[in-house]
Amino acid sequence: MGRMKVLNSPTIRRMPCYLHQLLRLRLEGHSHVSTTDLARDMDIELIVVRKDIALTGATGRRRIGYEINELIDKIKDYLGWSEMMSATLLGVGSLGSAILGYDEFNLYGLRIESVFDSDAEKIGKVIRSHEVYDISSIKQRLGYSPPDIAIICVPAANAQEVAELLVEVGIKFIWNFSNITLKVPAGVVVQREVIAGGLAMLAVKRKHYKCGNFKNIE
Amino acid sequence: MGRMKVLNSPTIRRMPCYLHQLLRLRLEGHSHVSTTDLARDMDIELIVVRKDIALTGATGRRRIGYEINELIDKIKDYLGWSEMMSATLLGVGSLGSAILGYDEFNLYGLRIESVFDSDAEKIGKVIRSHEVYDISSIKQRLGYSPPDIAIICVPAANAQEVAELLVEVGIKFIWNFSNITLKVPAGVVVQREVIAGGLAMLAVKRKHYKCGNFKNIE
DNA sequence: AAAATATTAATAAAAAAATATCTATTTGGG
DNA sequence: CCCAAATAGATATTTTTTTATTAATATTTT
Repeated sequence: MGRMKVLNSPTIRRMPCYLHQLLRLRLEGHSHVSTTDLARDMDIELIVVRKDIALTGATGRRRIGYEINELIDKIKDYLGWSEMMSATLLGVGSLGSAILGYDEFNLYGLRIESVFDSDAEKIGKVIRSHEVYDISSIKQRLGYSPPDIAIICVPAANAQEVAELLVEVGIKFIWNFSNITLKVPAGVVVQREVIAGGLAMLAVKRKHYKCGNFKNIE
Repeated sequence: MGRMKVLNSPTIRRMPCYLHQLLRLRLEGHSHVSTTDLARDMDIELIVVRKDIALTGATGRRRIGYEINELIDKIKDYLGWSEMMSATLLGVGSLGSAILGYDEFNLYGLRIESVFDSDAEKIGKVIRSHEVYDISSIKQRLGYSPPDIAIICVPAANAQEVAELLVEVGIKFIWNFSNITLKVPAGVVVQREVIAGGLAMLAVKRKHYKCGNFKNIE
């Protein structure tokens, strides 16, 4: 058995894709799915799918595949999405409100419970059924029992000060969409989302394509 | 010399971060930077920074570091961002308009030249200084000379049909923000952006944190 | 001018992830 | 009931990515 492997980044990042596909299959009335089908439908190598699913601890039946409901539960367990995570959102610009409007987060165990901004134009308004609070009231509003995670969607120029407020409030997990490296004390975990990363991948693939080097594409 | 390593995904995804930091340093008036400083400021392991930068072909001076301008150019070359990429955006919902409003893409060599949607409410309107065209006019508008890449921000239910339109128009590179696996012919490259992937990472780290297993966090 | 130091750069090792191979077993069809 | 096909599951190999070590060298300090 050996030491169980627990944190495999590429696998973890693929998990939401499996989850999404499984939810869709369930909605379509399927009860079971084989890794063969998943691999084909999702355009992921069969062996990768097998390995990923094995990590969740789900067991399948030969010639039948995996029970979709069980697999969904196993993946959610693996990701820690079985129980709800509470969240606060900082900054309701265009990206912030896009995230606020992303219904699927509910399926992923994320519940955005409060929304803050510093723009007087926005404070007090209701955006996507969330009242926007003044960022300066954050300590008073969240200090007594901070949410599980915070989502930073403020402009780069304000992100560090917002992060410091969050630390003061007692938040330990920050999902950072701003384009800077946040300085936080030890014990606070920041997950930085670099949207441009995907563009970089696409651009490099395109560059190689243009150079006639197909070998390394995809 | 051996075969030059060309496509290293994690490195490519880190490149925009370096670029961002370098642009900031330049704006602050710096002319040189050492990997030591970059590593500290960006919270990336020193050796990772060194390896990444070595891949771009930039050369630095001992005790001085790298010339920022040269390093920026080298990174842009490496990513194929030296010359502009033209793009079309499909779907101006909240995510689509967030992307449309993301000024920094200009720095990354991306120019969104046209915007399409199928919602009659949006067609003809001007969103972030882009007129929204009817998706059904895409072939007529782009067919004669398709842009370099397409950015799909339509709901999952419409993503596949939009992708098929894009293929017809002759687009070869698709940046897919919809949450499904697109089926495209060989020769068309799809880069799928899974926003929930970052949430998955954060959730898993949190799960381990709660279990007192700090070893695998960051 | 010599010594100390910060830094690049090259090489080597380890760890992580992807890929390949093989085996065993269940199921459906004959 | 037996056979063949499909597929889970285990093991092994290769590739990729990260981390460590060492050497060289330009700059600063003494």
